[in-house]
Amino acid sequence: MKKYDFKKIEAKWQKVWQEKGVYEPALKSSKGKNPPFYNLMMFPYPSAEGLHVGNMYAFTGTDIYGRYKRMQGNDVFEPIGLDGFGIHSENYAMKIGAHPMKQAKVSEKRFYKQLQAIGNGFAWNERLETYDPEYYRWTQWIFAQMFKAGLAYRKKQAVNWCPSCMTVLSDEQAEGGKCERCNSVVIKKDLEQWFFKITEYAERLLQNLDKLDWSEKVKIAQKNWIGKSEGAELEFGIKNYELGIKNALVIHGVSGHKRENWFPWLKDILEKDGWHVSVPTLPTPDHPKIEEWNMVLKKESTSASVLIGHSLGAPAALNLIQTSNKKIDRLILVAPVNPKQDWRYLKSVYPQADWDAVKNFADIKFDWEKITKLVRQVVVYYSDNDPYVSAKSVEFYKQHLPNAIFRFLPGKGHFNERYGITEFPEILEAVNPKVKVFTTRPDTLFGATYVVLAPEHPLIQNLEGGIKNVVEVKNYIKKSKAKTDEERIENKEKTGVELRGVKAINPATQGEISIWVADYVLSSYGTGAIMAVPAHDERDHEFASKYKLPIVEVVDSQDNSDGTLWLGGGRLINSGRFNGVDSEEAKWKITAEVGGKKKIQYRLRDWLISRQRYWGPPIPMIHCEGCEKAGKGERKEMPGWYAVPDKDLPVKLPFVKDFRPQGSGSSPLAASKAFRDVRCPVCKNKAKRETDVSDTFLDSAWYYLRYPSLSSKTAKAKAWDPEITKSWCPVDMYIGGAEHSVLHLLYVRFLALALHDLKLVNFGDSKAPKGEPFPKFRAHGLLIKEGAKMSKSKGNVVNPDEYIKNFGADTLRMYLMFLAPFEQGGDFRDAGVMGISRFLERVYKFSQRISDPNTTNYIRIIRKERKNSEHSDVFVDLDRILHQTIKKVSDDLESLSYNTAISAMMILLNKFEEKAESVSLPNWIDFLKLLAPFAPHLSEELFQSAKKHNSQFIIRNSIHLSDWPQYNPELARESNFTLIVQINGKVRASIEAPIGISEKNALALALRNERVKELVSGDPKRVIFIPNRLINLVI
RNA sequence: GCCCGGGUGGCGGAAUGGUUUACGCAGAGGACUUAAAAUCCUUGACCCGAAAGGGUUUGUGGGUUCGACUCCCACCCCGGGCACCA
Repeated sequence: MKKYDFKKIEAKWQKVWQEKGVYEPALKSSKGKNPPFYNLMMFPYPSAEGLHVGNMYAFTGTDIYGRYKRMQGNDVFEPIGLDGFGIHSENYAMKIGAHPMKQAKVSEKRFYKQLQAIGNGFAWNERLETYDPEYYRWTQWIFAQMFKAGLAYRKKQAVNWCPSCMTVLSDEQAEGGKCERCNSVVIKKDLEQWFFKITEYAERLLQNLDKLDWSEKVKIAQKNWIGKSEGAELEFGIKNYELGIKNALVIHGVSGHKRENWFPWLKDILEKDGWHVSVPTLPTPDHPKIEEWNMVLKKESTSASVLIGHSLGAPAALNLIQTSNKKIDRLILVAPVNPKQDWRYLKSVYPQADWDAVKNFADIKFDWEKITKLVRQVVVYYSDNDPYVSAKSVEFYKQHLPNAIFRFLPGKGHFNERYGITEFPEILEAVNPKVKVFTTRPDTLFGATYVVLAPEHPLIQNLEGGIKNVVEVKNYIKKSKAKTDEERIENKEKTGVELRGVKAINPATQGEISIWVADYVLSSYGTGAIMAVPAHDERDHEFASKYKLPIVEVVDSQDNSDGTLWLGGGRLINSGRFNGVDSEEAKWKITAEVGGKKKIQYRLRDWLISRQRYWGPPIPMIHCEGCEKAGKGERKEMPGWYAVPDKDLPVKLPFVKDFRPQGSGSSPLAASKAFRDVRCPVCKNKAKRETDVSDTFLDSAWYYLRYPSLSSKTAKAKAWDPEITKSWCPVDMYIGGAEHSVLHLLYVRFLALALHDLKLVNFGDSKAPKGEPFPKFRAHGLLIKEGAKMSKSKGNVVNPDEYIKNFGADTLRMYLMFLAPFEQGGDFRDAGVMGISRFLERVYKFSQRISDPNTTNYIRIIRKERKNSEHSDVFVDLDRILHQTIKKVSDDLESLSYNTAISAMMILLNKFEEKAESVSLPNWIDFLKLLAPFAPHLSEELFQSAKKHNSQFIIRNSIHLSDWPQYNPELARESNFTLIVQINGKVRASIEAPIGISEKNALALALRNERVKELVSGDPKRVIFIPNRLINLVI
C-alpha cells in the first residue's frame, strides 16, 4: 500500500494548477461563461521574517469560500499582493539594519514563496505590490483627484511625536501615550499636515452601514467610531465689562458713512440683543474738523460704554475720551490711522479728500495716561495690506497703549467694503462676546451652573482684557498643552482655572454663571466649550465638587418636593435626574425658547494623510511661493498649491541612503535637494515639492480596484479599466481581521464613495448602496497558542512553514479551520493537529482500498444495479448520510462554519469505513468534492486516481473546476426517528418510530413501553406532542 | 466608565425552545508486536448503585414554559474595542 506522501502530492498539484491556469478567471472577456465572483482577502504587510500563522488562518478561510464558489459554477477571482509600503515594513527594515527599498525585494520573494506553499487558489498573474512605482503612480493620482475635488486640504495640527525616535507616530503607534518601539512618552507637536475630508462623508458612511452584509461587531465598531450625537447648539452671553451698559458708539473715518462698511450689520445684530447703538454721520466727512466732530460726538457719547473707531475715527475716539473725561468700558480701534505719520501719504493715495483738514488731527495732543485710566480695555484690529495705515502707525499705537490687545487679521486691508468686509464677526466678538456650546441634553439647561472652555478656545484670548487672573490662566493653558496623553489618562483628576472678572449668562435663567478653562473639555469636539450641568453629568459633577461650584438639579415638574434650588424663577421643564428619563419634547422646547438650534455632531475626525517618513508614496504636490503671493493656485482657498500633473506621475521615491526619520518634523526626503526643488507647473519659477509621504492606509484603500485590471491593455494608461471594474466590482466577499474594523475598512469605504461621486468608478447594483466597495464582509477571529496570546517575547508564535513541512499544507489548512469557529478564532494546540493528520491519512487509505480490486467487490456498482442487490439497505443508508452531509457542508460553507463542516465529513468517513464494501465510486467522488475546498491537494490527487479507475464519470481536468455535489432531499430523508418520551418534562424512554407518526399513534406507542407503564397509571393530564421529536406526558 | 463577544466534560468545541456534551484531542481497557511507536477495536460528564436504575449538571440567583445552554430580569467572571466625545 502506498504511503500518503503529502510533500510530493502538494508540490505536484501546485505546479499543475499554475501551468493550466486553473485559478485564472476570464477577467477581460465580458462574455465569461460563468458569473464573476470577486473573492478577496486583506493582503498582508511584509513586516517580519515571514507570514504569520494568523495570515495563513485568514487566507485559508477565504480560499475555502472561493473554492466552494468556484465549484458552484462561478468564475472566481482570488488575487494576492503585498501591502509593502509603510511604517510597518520600514520599521522592520530598520530593526534588521536593512534599507527598506532593498528589503522589500527580499521580503517579496519570501512572502510569495510562502503564499505559494499553502496551496490557495490565487490568481498569480494579477499580483501587486504597493511600493511598485506602477502601483503608487495611481495612489498619487488618486491623491491629486482628491485635492482637485476639494477633499484634500492642509491644516496645522498637533501630532504624536516621539522625542527619542525623533519621528511622528501614527495614533496606532502611540498606544496609551507611549511610543510602540522605545516606550518613551509621546509628546504633541504642531505640524502642517495634509488631511482628507472624511468627515464630509460621515453621515453616508453611517447610513450605508445598515445596508451592508457585514459582521455585526464591525458595523458596531464603525458606528461608534463615527460617533453621531444629536443635540443642540446653545449660545451663552458673556459679560466682560464692568459698566454693564449695553450702549455703543461707532465713529467713522474720512468720507465714511453709517450706511457703509460693516456698521449697519453690527448695529442690526447688537440691537437684536438689546443694545443701543448709534452710528452718527459726522458733519464734515470729507473735510474732517476735529472740533466739529467732537461737538456731535459728545452728545452721542454721554451714555456709551463702548466706543468703536474706524480709520480716522480712531484718533477721534481717543480725543473724545480725553475731552469728555468719562469712564468707558472698552475702546475698539479698527485700522487706526495716525494722522501725524500718515497724512502726507494719505493725501497721495486719496487726493479727492481734504487732507489739509486731516492735518488738524495731527495737532491733537494725546494724554495717554489719562486715556489709559478712563478706558478699562482697548482692542486694536489691523491688517497687512492696509493702504492707509502704515506699519509705523501700528507701532505708534502699540507703544502708547501697551495694555491693549492687538489683533492682526491678514488680508483684510482697510476693513471696509473695498476689501469685502461687510460683516465683521471678530468685532462683534469684542463688543458682545458669546460662547457656543454643544450639548445632547439641552433639557438640563436650567441646571447649567458654569461654562467650561477648552484650553485652545479662541474666546480666551478675546476676553483677555477682562480676565483679572490672566497670568494664572495663561500658565494653566501652557501647562495643559504640554501635557502628554499619558498624563491626561493617568492623572484622571480634573483641573481647571476660573476666568475671574468675566461671567456667562445662562440663557434660560438669565443668571450669571462662572466661566472656567479646563482640559477635560476637548477643543476638537463640538464647539470646544460646554455648559456644565453637574447634577446630570458625572464629569461636571466631579469638577464642581472639587471647585465647590453650585450643583442644581433639574427636576420633573411633578416632583419638586425635595427643596431643589432654582435658577431663573422656578420654571419647570420636564426632565430626568442623573441617569433618568430625558424627554425629546423637553429638549427641543427649551432649545427653541433660548434661540438655540438642533445640531448633529460626529466624533469622526478628518483623515490625517501626511507621514514624515521615507517609505511611502511621495505626496504629489508642489508648492509655489510666487503663486501664493499672487493669490494663484489650483484651488482658490489654497493659493500656491498645485497637484503634480498626471504626465509627471509617478513622483518616484528616490533611493536615499539616510532614510531614517529626522528630528526636524519633516520627512527624510526634505534633505534631498534634487527631490525637493522643482519648477512650478504653472509659472515655471522655482517651487518646492511636498516632501511628506502618504499614509499606508491610502495604499490599501484602493488595491481591490487595481487587481482585476492589472493584466489588461489599459493598465499602463489607467488606474483601472472601467469596463473590467464594472463587471468585477464591488468585491463579492471580503474577509479580514477585525482589527481593521475602523481604520482600513472605513478609509476604503470613504475613498470608494468619493471616487464614485467623482464619477471615477461606477459600480453597485442591488447588492449594496452605490459606491460601496464591499457589500459582504466577514471578520475572522484571533488565534492563540495553547491558551496564551502569541507573541515573540513568549516565543510561542506558530511558524506555519514548520507545520507544512511536517504535516503538509492540507493538514495545516484543515486543522486551522477545525480548531474553532472561523469568525470566533481559537486555540492552536499541537496535539489537535494529529487529529486532522490522522483523518487525512484515513482518507488516503480509504481511497486505496476503493481503487484496489482485491479488497472491494462493489466498487464499480452503479445506481441501476444496486437496487436489487442484497445490500440495498446499506446503499440507501449510505446515500442518506452522504446527502445529509452534502447539505450540512454546503450550508456550513456558506456561513463559514468550517469547523462543523469538517466534523460532518469526519462522521461521513466513519460511516464509509464501517460499510466500506458498499461505498460506490460516485459516493466516494462526492466525498472528495466536499473535501476539495479544505484539502485541495489530497482531494485532487485522489480524484485524479479515481478517474483512472472509472471513465464513465465526466471529469474536467481538475476537481476544483468540477461541479459541487447536488443535494438530493429525497435521498437524505430519514424513515425513522427516535421518539423521546418525557414524563413531566423528564426523559424516561426513547423509542424508534417512523417519521410522520401521528400524535395518537405516538401516544399509543409510548404507553406500550415498559418503562412508561411503570410510571404512568391512568390517563395523562396533558400530552404535548412535537412531531418527529418527542412526546411529553404530564401526569 | 461605555460598547461588543463569551462562560457547556480533563481540553478545543457541537446543539431550529425539545435526548446537553456531536466531531476531535487527551485518558482508560484491549488487539497486533519480543517491545515501543504507528494502527485498529471498546469505553468515556459527575454522584449513588453489583446491576437495572435513580439523582445532579451548560458562570450565579430568580422568572416565563409541559419543557430553557437557548427567551426575560439581576448579578459575577473572562476576552476584545473605545475611552473626559458633553
